[in-house]
Amino acid sequence: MPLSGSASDADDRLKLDRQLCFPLYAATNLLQRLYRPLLAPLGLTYSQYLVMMVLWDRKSVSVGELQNCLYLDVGTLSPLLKRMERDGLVTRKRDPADERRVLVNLTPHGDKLKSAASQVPIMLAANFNSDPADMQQLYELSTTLVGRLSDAVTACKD
Amino acid sequence: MPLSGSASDADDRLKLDRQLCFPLYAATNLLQRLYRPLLAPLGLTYSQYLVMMVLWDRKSVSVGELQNCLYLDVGTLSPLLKRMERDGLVTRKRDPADERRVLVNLTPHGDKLKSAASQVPIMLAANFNSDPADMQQLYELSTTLVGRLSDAVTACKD
DNA sequence: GCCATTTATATGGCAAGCCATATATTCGAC
DNA sequence: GTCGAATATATGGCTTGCCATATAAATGGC
Repeated sequence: MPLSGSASDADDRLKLDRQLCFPLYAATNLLQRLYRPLLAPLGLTYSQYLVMMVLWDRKSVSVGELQNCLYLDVGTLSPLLKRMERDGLVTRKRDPADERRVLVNLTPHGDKLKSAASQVPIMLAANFNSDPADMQQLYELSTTLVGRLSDAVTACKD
Repeated sequence: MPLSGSASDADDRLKLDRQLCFPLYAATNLLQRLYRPLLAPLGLTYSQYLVMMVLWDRKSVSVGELQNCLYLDVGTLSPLLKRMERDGLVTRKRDPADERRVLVNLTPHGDKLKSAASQVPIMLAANFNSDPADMQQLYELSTTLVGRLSDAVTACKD
Protein backbone atom coordinates (compact mmCIF):
# COMPACT_ATOMS: atom_id res chain seq x y z
CA MET A 1 0.00 0.00 0.00
CA PRO A 2 1.25 3.49 -0.81
CA LEU A 3 2.09 5.64 2.16
CA SER A 4 0.40 8.82 1.06
CA GLY A 5 -2.55 8.77 -1.27
CA SER A 6 -3.68 5.73 -3.19
CA ALA A 7 -2.75 4.93 -6.76
CA SER A 8 -6.29 5.74 -7.77
CA ASP A 9 -5.95 9.22 -6.27
CA ALA A 10 -2.96 9.86 -8.48
CA ASP A 11 -4.82 8.35 -11.41
CA ASP A 12 -7.81 10.54 -10.74
CA ARG A 13 -5.83 13.72 -10.57
CA LEU A 14 -4.44 13.02 -14.03
CA LYS A 15 -7.81 12.49 -15.68
CA LEU A 16 -8.57 15.18 -18.22
CA ASP A 17 -12.09 15.50 -16.91
CA ARG A 18 -10.90 16.20 -13.38
CA GLN A 19 -8.77 19.18 -14.28
CA LEU A 20 -10.17 22.67 -14.02
CA CYS A 21 -7.51 24.10 -16.27
CA PHE A 22 -8.48 22.02 -19.24
CA PRO A 23 -11.99 23.39 -19.91
CA LEU A 24 -10.60 26.91 -19.54
CA TYR A 25 -7.90 26.09 -22.07
CA ALA A 26 -10.34 24.44 -24.46
CA ALA A 27 -12.89 27.24 -24.14
CA THR A 28 -10.23 29.84 -24.88
CA ASN A 29 -9.07 28.02 -28.01
CA LEU A 30 -12.61 27.46 -29.24
CA LEU A 31 -13.57 31.07 -28.57
CA GLN A 32 -10.65 32.33 -30.60
CA ARG A 33 -11.72 30.03 -33.41
CA LEU A 34 -15.18 31.60 -33.33
CA TYR A 35 -13.80 35.12 -33.13
CA ARG A 36 -11.46 34.69 -36.06
CA PRO A 37 -14.01 34.88 -38.90
CA LEU A 38 -15.71 37.82 -37.19
CA LEU A 39 -12.52 39.79 -36.68
CA ALA A 40 -10.77 38.93 -39.96
CA PRO A 41 -12.96 41.34 -41.99
CA LEU A 42 -11.78 44.11 -39.67
CA GLY A 43 -8.16 43.03 -40.14
CA LEU A 44 -7.83 42.10 -36.47
CA THR A 45 -6.73 39.03 -34.57
CA TYR A 46 -8.17 38.34 -31.15
CA SER A 47 -5.24 39.75 -29.22
CA GLN A 48 -5.14 42.79 -31.48
CA TYR A 49 -8.84 43.21 -30.74
CA LEU A 50 -8.02 43.23 -27.02
CA VAL A 51 -5.41 45.95 -27.53
CA MET A 52 -7.91 47.94 -29.58
CA MET A 53 -10.49 47.70 -26.81
CA VAL A 54 -8.06 49.26 -24.39
CA LEU A 55 -7.25 52.01 -26.88
CA TRP A 56 -10.87 52.73 -27.83
CA ASP A 57 -11.43 53.30 -24.14
CA ARG A 58 -8.28 55.12 -23.09
CA LYS A 59 -6.95 56.78 -26.26
CA SER A 60 -3.29 56.45 -25.29
CA VAL A 61 -1.45 53.77 -23.34
CA SER A 62 2.13 52.71 -22.77
CA VAL A 63 3.34 49.20 -23.46
CA GLY A 64 3.65 48.62 -19.73
CA GLU A 65 0.05 49.63 -19.12
CA LEU A 66 -1.05 47.17 -21.78
CA GLN A 67 0.95 44.50 -20.00
CA ASN A 68 -0.99 45.16 -16.82
CA CYS A 69 -4.35 45.34 -18.55
CA LEU A 70 -3.94 42.22 -20.65
CA TYR A 71 -1.69 40.06 -18.44
CA LEU A 72 0.67 39.53 -21.36
CA ASP A 73 4.45 39.42 -21.53
CA VAL A 74 6.37 42.30 -23.13
CA GLY A 75 7.86 39.77 -25.47
CA THR A 76 4.36 39.16 -26.74
CA LEU A 77 3.23 42.77 -26.89
CA SER A 78 6.27 44.28 -28.55
CA PRO A 79 6.02 42.38 -31.84
CA LEU A 80 2.22 42.47 -31.66
CA LEU A 81 2.22 46.27 -31.56
CA LYS A 82 4.82 46.38 -34.30
CA ARG A 83 2.50 44.40 -36.58
CA MET A 84 -0.40 46.63 -35.61
CA GLU A 85 1.65 49.67 -36.54
CA ARG A 86 2.65 48.04 -39.83
CA ASP A 87 -1.04 47.42 -40.54
CA GLY A 88 -1.99 51.03 -39.87
CA LEU A 89 -3.99 50.40 -36.72
CA VAL A 90 -1.83 52.25 -34.19
CA THR A 91 1.14 54.55 -33.89
CA ARG A 92 4.02 54.06 -31.47
CA LYS A 93 6.27 56.79 -30.22
CA ARG A 94 8.61 57.31 -27.30
CA ASP A 95 7.21 59.32 -24.41
CA PRO A 96 9.06 62.68 -24.42
CA ALA A 97 8.68 62.82 -20.63
CA ASP A 98 10.34 59.43 -20.21
CA GLU A 99 12.19 58.15 -23.21
CA ARG A 100 12.09 54.58 -21.92
CA ARG A 101 8.34 54.41 -22.38
CA VAL A 102 6.55 53.88 -25.69
CA LEU A 103 3.11 55.40 -26.11
CA VAL A 104 0.60 53.64 -28.31
CA ASN A 105 -2.16 55.62 -30.00
CA LEU A 106 -4.91 54.89 -32.47
CA THR A 107 -4.60 55.92 -36.07
CA PRO A 108 -7.73 57.46 -37.64
CA HIS A 109 -8.30 54.09 -39.31
CA GLY A 110 -8.01 52.27 -36.00
CA ASP A 111 -10.44 54.69 -34.42
CA LYS A 112 -12.92 54.20 -37.23
CA LEU A 113 -12.98 50.43 -36.67
CA LYS A 114 -14.70 50.92 -33.36
CA SER A 115 -18.23 51.11 -34.70
CA ALA A 116 -17.89 47.96 -36.79
CA ALA A 117 -16.26 46.19 -33.84
CA SER A 118 -19.18 46.99 -31.59
CA GLN A 119 -21.19 44.41 -33.51
CA VAL A 120 -18.68 41.64 -32.93
CA PRO A 121 -19.79 40.67 -29.41
CA ILE A 122 -23.36 40.43 -30.64
CA MET A 123 -22.43 38.30 -33.63
CA LEU A 124 -20.33 36.04 -31.45
CA ALA A 125 -23.11 35.49 -28.94
CA ALA A 126 -25.44 34.58 -31.80
CA ASN A 127 -23.18 31.63 -32.57
CA PHE A 128 -24.10 29.66 -29.50
CA ASN A 129 -26.85 29.70 -26.93
CA SER A 130 -25.87 30.22 -23.34
CA ASP A 131 -27.72 31.02 -20.18
CA PRO A 132 -26.98 34.69 -19.34
CA ALA A 133 -26.99 33.96 -15.62
CA ASP A 134 -24.46 31.17 -16.09
CA MET A 135 -22.30 33.45 -18.22
CA GLN A 136 -22.44 36.13 -15.56
CA GLN A 137 -21.38 33.58 -12.93
CA LEU A 138 -18.62 32.30 -15.16
CA TYR A 139 -17.43 35.84 -15.71
CA GLU A 140 -17.25 36.56 -11.99
CA LEU A 141 -15.55 33.31 -11.06
CA SER A 142 -12.98 33.54 -13.81
CA THR A 143 -12.26 37.18 -13.05
CA THR A 144 -11.59 36.29 -9.43
CA LEU A 145 -9.34 33.47 -10.58
CA VAL A 146 -7.38 35.81 -12.85
CA GLY A 147 -6.68 38.02 -9.85
CA ARG A 148 -5.31 35.14 -7.83
CA LEU A 149 -3.30 33.74 -10.73
CA SER A 150 -1.84 37.14 -11.46
CA ASP A 151 -0.73 37.44 -7.84
CA ALA A 152 0.75 33.94 -7.99
CA VAL A 153 2.70 34.72 -11.15
CA THR A 154 4.16 37.93 -9.78
CA ALA A 155 4.96 36.16 -6.50
CA CYS A 156 6.96 33.59 -8.46
CA LYS A 157 9.06 36.31 -10.04
CA ASP A 158 10.40 37.49 -6.67
CA MET B 1 -19.03 38.11 -25.67
CA PRO B 2 -21.45 40.55 -24.10
CA LEU B 3 -22.67 39.82 -20.63
CA SER B 4 -25.97 41.57 -21.07
CA GLY B 5 -27.44 42.55 -24.37
CA SER B 6 -30.15 44.88 -23.23
CA ALA B 7 -28.89 48.02 -21.55
CA SER B 8 -25.37 48.28 -22.98
CA ASP B 9 -24.54 50.55 -25.85
CA ALA B 10 -21.70 50.00 -28.26
CA ASP B 11 -19.18 51.58 -25.91
CA ASP B 12 -20.08 49.30 -23.06
CA ARG B 13 -19.88 46.15 -25.13
CA LEU B 14 -16.32 47.01 -26.06
CA LYS B 15 -15.10 47.48 -22.51
CA LEU B 16 -12.57 44.85 -21.54
CA ASP B 17 -14.26 44.36 -18.20
CA ARG B 18 -17.60 43.55 -19.81
CA GLN B 19 -16.30 40.69 -21.90
CA LEU B 20 -16.52 37.15 -20.62
CA CYS B 21 -13.95 35.90 -23.09
CA PHE B 22 -11.21 38.05 -21.69
CA PRO B 23 -10.90 36.57 -18.18
CA LEU B 24 -10.96 33.11 -19.72
CA TYR B 25 -8.18 34.12 -22.08
CA ALA B 26 -6.15 35.76 -19.31
CA ALA B 27 -6.67 32.84 -16.91
CA THR B 28 -5.51 30.37 -19.56
CA ASN B 29 -2.35 32.34 -20.26
CA LEU B 30 -1.56 32.80 -16.59
CA LEU B 31 -2.20 29.13 -15.85
CA GLN B 32 0.21 28.07 -18.56
CA ARG B 33 2.79 30.41 -17.07
CA LEU B 34 2.36 28.70 -13.70
CA TYR B 35 2.44 25.23 -15.22
CA ARG B 36 5.62 25.85 -17.17
CA PRO B 37 8.13 25.64 -14.30
CA LEU B 38 6.34 22.58 -12.93
CA LEU B 39 6.29 20.73 -16.24
CA ALA B 40 9.71 21.77 -17.55
CA PRO B 41 11.54 19.33 -15.22
CA LEU B 42 9.48 16.54 -16.79
CA GLY B 43 10.35 17.77 -20.26
CA LEU B 44 6.73 18.60 -21.00
CA THR B 45 4.85 21.65 -22.21
CA TYR B 46 1.25 22.17 -21.16
CA SER B 47 -0.26 20.82 -24.35
CA GLN B 48 2.10 17.86 -24.29
CA TYR B 49 0.95 17.26 -20.72
CA LEU B 50 -2.63 17.14 -21.98
CA VAL B 51 -1.72 14.58 -24.62
CA MET B 52 0.10 12.54 -21.97
CA MET B 53 -2.97 12.56 -19.73
CA VAL B 54 -5.02 11.04 -22.50
CA LEU B 55 -2.35 8.41 -23.09
CA TRP B 56 -1.82 7.55 -19.44
CA ASP B 57 -5.52 6.84 -19.34
CA ARG B 58 -6.11 5.15 -22.67
CA LYS B 59 -2.75 3.63 -23.68
CA SER B 60 -3.30 4.10 -27.41
CA VAL B 61 -5.11 6.79 -29.36
CA SER B 62 -5.28 7.98 -32.92
CA VAL B 63 -4.58 11.57 -33.90
CA GLY B 64 -8.26 12.04 -34.66
CA GLU B 65 -9.27 10.85 -31.20
CA LEU B 66 -6.85 13.34 -29.69
CA GLN B 67 -8.49 16.03 -31.78
CA ASN B 68 -11.84 15.19 -30.26
CA CYS B 69 -10.53 14.92 -26.71
CA LEU B 70 -8.51 18.13 -26.75
CA TYR B 71 -10.52 20.28 -29.16
CA LEU B 72 -7.38 21.02 -31.14
CA ASP B 73 -6.75 21.32 -34.86
CA VAL B 74 -4.84 18.58 -36.69
CA GLY B 75 -2.44 21.26 -37.79
CA THR B 76 -1.61 21.75 -34.13
CA LEU B 77 -1.46 18.10 -33.14
CA SER B 78 0.61 16.79 -36.03
CA PRO B 79 3.76 18.79 -35.30
CA LEU B 80 3.13 18.52 -31.55
CA LEU B 81 3.19 14.73 -31.71
CA LYS B 82 6.22 14.83 -33.95
CA ARG B 83 8.13 16.79 -31.30
CA MET B 84 6.91 14.39 -28.63
CA GLU B 85 8.20 11.47 -30.68
CA ARG B 86 11.52 13.24 -31.23
CA ASP B 87 11.77 13.73 -27.44
CA GLY B 88 11.12 10.06 -26.72
CA LEU B 89 7.72 10.50 -25.10
CA VAL B 90 5.55 8.67 -27.62
CA THR B 91 5.69 6.48 -30.69
CA ARG B 92 3.62 7.03 -33.83
CA LYS B 93 2.75 4.37 -36.34
CA ARG B 94 0.15 3.84 -39.03
CA ASP B 95 -2.79 1.68 -38.06
CA PRO B 96 -2.46 -1.59 -40.02
CA ALA B 97 -6.24 -1.86 -40.12
CA ASP B 98 -6.59 1.58 -41.69
CA GLU B 99 -3.44 3.04 -43.11
CA ARG B 100 -4.84 6.56 -43.02
CA ARG B 101 -4.86 6.55 -39.25
CA VAL B 102 -1.82 7.12 -37.04
CA LEU B 103 -1.76 5.47 -33.63
CA VAL B 104 0.06 7.19 -30.80
CA ASN B 105 1.48 5.13 -27.92
CA LEU B 106 3.58 5.83 -24.87
CA THR B 107 7.24 4.93 -24.77
CA PRO B 108 8.46 3.31 -21.54
CA HIS B 109 9.92 6.69 -20.63
CA GLY B 110 6.60 8.41 -21.26
CA ASP B 111 4.84 5.85 -19.14
CA LYS B 112 7.31 6.32 -16.30
CA LEU B 113 6.61 10.07 -16.18
CA LYS B 114 3.12 9.40 -14.88
CA SER B 115 4.04 9.11 -11.22
CA ALA B 116 6.03 12.35 -11.20
CA ALA B 117 3.24 14.09 -13.11
CA SER B 118 0.68 13.08 -10.52
CA GLN B 119 2.24 15.64 -8.18
CA VAL B 120 1.86 18.49 -10.65
CA PRO B 121 -1.81 19.31 -9.95
CA ILE B 122 -1.02 19.44 -6.24
CA MET B 123 1.99 21.70 -6.72
CA LEU B 124 0.00 23.96 -9.00
CA ALA B 125 -2.84 24.33 -6.52
CA ALA B 126 -0.31 25.24 -3.84
CA ASN B 127 0.63 28.29 -5.88
CA PHE B 128 -2.61 30.14 -5.29
CA ASN B 129 -5.44 29.93 -2.84
CA SER B 130 -8.87 29.33 -4.25
CA ASP B 131 -12.18 28.32 -2.79
CA PRO B 132 -12.76 24.67 -3.77
CA ALA B 133 -16.49 25.26 -4.16
CA ASP B 134 -15.83 28.17 -6.54
CA MET B 135 -13.38 26.07 -8.50
CA GLN B 136 -15.93 23.28 -8.78
CA GLN B 137 -18.51 25.77 -10.04
CA LEU B 138 -16.04 27.24 -12.47
CA TYR B 139 -15.21 23.77 -13.71
CA GLU B 140 -18.85 22.93 -14.35
CA LEU B 141 -19.72 26.20 -16.02
CA SER B 142 -16.67 26.18 -18.26
CA THR B 143 -17.22 22.55 -19.20
CA THR B 144 -20.76 23.35 -20.26
CA LEU B 145 -19.47 26.29 -22.26
CA VAL B 146 -16.90 24.11 -24.02
CA GLY B 147 -19.70 21.82 -25.14
CA ARG B 148 -21.65 24.70 -26.64
CA LEU B 149 -18.60 26.25 -28.25
CA SER B 150 -17.57 22.95 -29.73
CA ASP B 151 -21.02 22.57 -31.26
CA ALA B 152 -20.84 26.11 -32.60
CA VAL B 153 -17.44 25.53 -34.18
CA THR B 154 -18.52 22.34 -35.92
CA ALA B 155 -21.74 24.04 -37.03
CA CYS B 156 -19.64 26.77 -38.67
CA LYS B 157 -17.73 24.19 -40.68
CA ASP B 158 -20.85 22.96 -42.47
C1' DG C 1 28.15 65.04 -11.19
C1' DC C 2 29.22 59.67 -11.34
C1' DC C 3 28.26 54.92 -11.20
C1' DA C 4 25.43 50.97 -9.88
C1' DT C 5 20.71 49.75 -9.89
C1' DT C 6 16.32 49.73 -11.40
C1' DT C 7 12.82 50.36 -15.03
C1' DA C 8 10.86 50.09 -19.88
C1' DT C 9 11.06 48.14 -24.11
C1' DA C 10 13.14 45.15 -27.82
C1' DT C 11 15.02 40.83 -29.84
C1' DG C 12 15.85 35.84 -30.70
C1' DG C 13 14.56 31.21 -30.15
C1' DC C 14 11.20 27.93 -29.49
C1' DA C 15 6.46 25.74 -29.02
C1' DA C 16 1.63 26.36 -29.92
C1' DG C 17 -2.47 27.26 -32.63
C1' DC C 18 -5.09 28.15 -36.71
C1' DC C 19 -6.27 28.00 -41.71
C1' DA C 20 -5.64 26.57 -46.45
C1' DT C 21 -3.89 23.29 -49.04
C1' DA C 22 -1.85 18.73 -50.25
C1' DT C 23 -1.45 13.66 -50.07
C1' DA C 24 -2.76 9.10 -49.14
C1' DT C 25 -6.12 5.72 -47.98
C1' DT C 26 -10.78 4.00 -47.77
C1' DC C 27 -15.57 3.92 -49.11
C1' DG C 28 -19.53 3.96 -52.36
C1' DA C 29 -22.05 4.20 -56.52
C1' DC C 30 -22.21 2.11 -60.57
C1' DG D 1 -13.41 -3.56 -60.49
C1' DT D 2 -13.24 1.75 -61.34
C1' DC D 3 -13.60 6.36 -60.45
C1' DG D 4 -15.07 10.07 -57.69
C1' DA D 5 -16.18 11.43 -52.88
C1' DA D 6 -15.13 11.23 -48.20
C1' DT D 7 -11.77 10.52 -44.41
C1' DA D 8 -7.21 10.90 -41.87
C1' DT D 9 -3.10 13.01 -41.48
C1' DA D 10 0.74 16.23 -42.98
C1' DT D 11 2.77 20.67 -44.44
C1' DG D 12 3.50 25.75 -45.01
C1' DG D 13 2.63 30.32 -43.63
C1' DC D 14 1.19 33.30 -40.33
C1' DT D 15 0.31 35.15 -35.42
C1' DT D 16 0.66 34.34 -30.54
C1' DG D 17 2.99 33.53 -26.23
C1' DC D 18 6.75 32.70 -23.24
C1' DC D 19 11.54 33.01 -21.46
C1' DA D 20 16.27 34.66 -21.49
C1' DT D 21 18.91 38.10 -22.77
C1' DA D 22 20.12 42.79 -24.46
C1' DT D 23 19.83 47.82 -24.71
C1' DA D 24 18.57 52.33 -23.39
C1' DA D 25 16.87 55.65 -20.18
C1' DA D 26 15.92 57.21 -15.49
C1' DT D 27 16.94 56.95 -10.49
C1' DG D 28 19.53 56.95 -6.13
C1' DG D 29 23.55 56.98 -3.14
C1' DC D 30 27.67 59.13 -2.50
